[in-house]
Amino acid sequence: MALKAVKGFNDILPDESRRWQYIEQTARRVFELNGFGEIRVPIVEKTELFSRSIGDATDIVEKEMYTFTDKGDNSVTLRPEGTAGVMRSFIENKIYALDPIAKLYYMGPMFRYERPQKGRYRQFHQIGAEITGVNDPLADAQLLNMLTLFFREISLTEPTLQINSLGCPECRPNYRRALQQFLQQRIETLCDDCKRRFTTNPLRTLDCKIPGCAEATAAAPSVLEHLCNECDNHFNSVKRYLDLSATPYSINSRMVRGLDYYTRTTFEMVTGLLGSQSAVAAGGRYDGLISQLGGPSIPGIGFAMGLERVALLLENKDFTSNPELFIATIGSSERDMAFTLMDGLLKSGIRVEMDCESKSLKSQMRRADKLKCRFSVVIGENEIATGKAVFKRMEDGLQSESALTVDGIKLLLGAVK
RNA sequence: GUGGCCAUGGUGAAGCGGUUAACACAUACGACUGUGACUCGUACAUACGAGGGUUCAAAUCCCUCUGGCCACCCCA
Repeated sequence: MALKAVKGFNDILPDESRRWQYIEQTARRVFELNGFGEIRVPIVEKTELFSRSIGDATDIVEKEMYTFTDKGDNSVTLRPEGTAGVMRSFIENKIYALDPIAKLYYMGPMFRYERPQKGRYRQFHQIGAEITGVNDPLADAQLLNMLTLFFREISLTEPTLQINSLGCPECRPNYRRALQQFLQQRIETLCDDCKRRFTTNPLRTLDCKIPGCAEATAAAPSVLEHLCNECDNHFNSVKRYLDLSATPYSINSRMVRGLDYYTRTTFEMVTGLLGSQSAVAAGGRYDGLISQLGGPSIPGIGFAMGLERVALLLENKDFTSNPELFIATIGSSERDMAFTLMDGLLKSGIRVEMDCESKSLKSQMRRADKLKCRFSVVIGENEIATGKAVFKRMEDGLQSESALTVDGIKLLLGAVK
């Protein structure tokens, strides 16, 4: 039996790949416009980096990482997300020494051992961006504007922005306590998972989809009412900046995060078009992360988006491009001429195809049609003798004569456009 | 990790115990001698996800495995 790819690991074939390139190119353009520079970090990191940043008790670290011991007896892990590695590099290369304000973006594969589903694979790809060194809510708003601009630039209106604030280490415990008090009275109506979450991570009960839990937590206190003054001001400023730039958003006070490092502003770009994979991009502030990883006390904020999910939203868009000219030949000596001509045209940036196998004229024309070439030309004895040929516009059969030279053909292709 | 549905050629699929495994599209070549698209002809699964079993006989029934999709979970 023929070998197959590993479950959850996919091949990206040329048609799909064009879609990806479009997304990547647009991201690069929009991010560079906003002053971000690309950082390329390794795919493998020490396991400890992820357990320290993402959080020991999170699902990602507990059961989804591709962790193994290398031949030097080190525990290493295929990165399950991008921020940790970028921040490790930020600290290790002392990027902050030059300027604590760094604007970095990255793109590449991530790995999580999950049950594959549409829009969710074991090797998946993220494009992310981070801003370090700015506490001010202006940074939050700038990042959100950039994300919004990106989706506008790829002509998608579907994912919409939701924002929330999770508070800081000062005020979050208060909220946690208040929420637990609230849940205490209805703990019996909660599902088993939520009973467990009650102690481990009470905030998670808020987005449980079991009807009983949704009902029980419907009147739960909101994080936003428990923010300390600083966090409250911060969140209000973020909203004000978003209003100033007319960036559309809605507030979702029940939005929670799966990674432990988030503080204050959190956000998601959500869509209803991908079933249960509703988050297309997500992120937030992580003011404690850099120091937690042994770096200086520098704040940060960032997001990551799922390339597969964005690509899914772009599925009906066509990214194919067609050759300008197909050169068909009659005899073998004519192929020399055709080959030289093709070479010359390619060197001037014109997309040309010719037949490689000396097939019948009919097959060659069929191929020209199949490849959706804009023009075709037949080179035979007569053409060689006169140095001219008839070019046929495939769409309507219109014929025009031109010299069989690179310049002549360029002129023709330009003129008939 | 849990549950449900599914698995026939390049693609969409019919077949539900004995068939040359239908049909359509796609593909290749030709009819049309130096011109595609339309039309017509010919070719194209020893093969029904893999491995076992039941049977005189299996793509069709049973078991196991693998993969896909959907929901949960989790998350981008």
